[in-house]
Amino acid sequence: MSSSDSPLPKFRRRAEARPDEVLDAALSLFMEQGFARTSVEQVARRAGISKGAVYLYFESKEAILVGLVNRAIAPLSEVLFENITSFEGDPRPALAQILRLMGQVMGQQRNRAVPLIVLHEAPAAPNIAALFREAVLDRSIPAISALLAQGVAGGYIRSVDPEMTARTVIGPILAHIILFEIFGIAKDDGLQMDRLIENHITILMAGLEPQKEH
Amino acid sequence: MSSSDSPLPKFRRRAEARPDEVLDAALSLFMEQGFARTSVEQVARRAGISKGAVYLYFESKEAILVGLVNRAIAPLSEVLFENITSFEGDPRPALAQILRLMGQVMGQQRNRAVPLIVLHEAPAAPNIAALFREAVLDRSIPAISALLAQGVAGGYIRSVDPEMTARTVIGPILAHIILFEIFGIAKDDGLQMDRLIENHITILMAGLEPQKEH
DNA sequence: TGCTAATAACTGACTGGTCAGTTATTTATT
DNA sequence: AATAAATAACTGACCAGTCAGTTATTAGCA
Repeated sequence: MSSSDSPLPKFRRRAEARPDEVLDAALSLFMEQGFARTSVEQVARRAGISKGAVYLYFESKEAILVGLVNRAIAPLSEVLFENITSFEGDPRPALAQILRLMGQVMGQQRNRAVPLIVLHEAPAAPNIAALFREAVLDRSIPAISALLAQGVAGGYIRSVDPEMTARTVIGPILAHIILFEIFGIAKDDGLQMDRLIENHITILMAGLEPQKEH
Repeated sequence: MSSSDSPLPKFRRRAEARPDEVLDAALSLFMEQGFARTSVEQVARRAGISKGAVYLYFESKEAILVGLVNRAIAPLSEVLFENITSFEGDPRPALAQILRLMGQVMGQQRNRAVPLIVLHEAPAAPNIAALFREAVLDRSIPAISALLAQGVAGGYIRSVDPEMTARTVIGPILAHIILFEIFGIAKDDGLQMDRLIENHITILMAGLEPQKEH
């Protein structure tokens, strides 16, 4: 370890990349150990700075988590939800498309990480839970409910309860991820998200088939 | 506050009910604040004893949680699972029955409490997660899969993937509870477990209908 | 081009508080 | 008196957040 010829600058002035570097370090540590068991000191070390510097960019430890949630939510543009709510016609192809998209997105571990951390931290940090709920759940679930309600009204699908059916649509994905990530079920076989999605779509399409007139 | 004439004995010797009293106190506190945010001192106070006394009955704080899980699991006798795996015929009525039973059980807040605490504590305490997985998940989910596989083999239901379909069967219940308990969705309307279960059964029964020969 | 403020980036020791688990002591029971 | 049960004070470790001081970088000036 020669210390004399270190070519790396000790500081990097105008470090606008720092907050993102802190978030990267925090995400990897939170994924490994969870939020509560990770200290700010650890985050700082992994980001290559001191603990004090973290507090130059984030007000508190919780603010780091808020930053992570916001960064993860950003790409989920309004476009997706807006398009769904204005949909007309048989909702089943749209549902299948949404499910395949969800499968693709949640098939990536990095996309599962933040929701899982939020899930764990929600009871201890209600404002984090509220943030996630308002930004993700309160937009996506009503959109699916509306899509289903429109399908029922138009007679395209069986006369189901739209709100509860939204749970039947998304529930299996949530369950699959939790069983895999939290309880380690089928860890050897991998997540097999595609296998789940296609099977689920098969059952759902048939289950929503409009009833014969009796 | 006269302290001289207290007729209550300060100690209650030979308290064989103590472990259960500690578990009761711990459960109510864990439900209110979560495991991590509850101190052993608080558990002791609510149980009406001192902190030191808790350690006469439980080796560690985690041992209290293990005790809670075991106490919650005990009533889930083998009978349920054994009966399912040996079932022959159309699995759909059996599935509906299982779902209605799950709905009844998980409709009670006290039955949701321990699983939710485990869900929250699983990442920090892998042995708790493993205990719950082995005692509950590894017995119930394969039982449902076997029931479905038997139904497929006998031509009673559509030719689905039994393991993945098990997620479609139980996923919505899990999702509903999590959305309600952790993210507080539909808190005003109550849990409405029956409404979910009946709607889910409708879709599931139709979705598993055997395909027409083509 | 050098030299000298000025300032932005950063450090690490420190504080105050919490809490799991231990132990010396006290109290009740037989 | 002997013993079991329970207490309360204590220990050691951890950690979020603070702050006085240090170092790198830039700007102004000669």
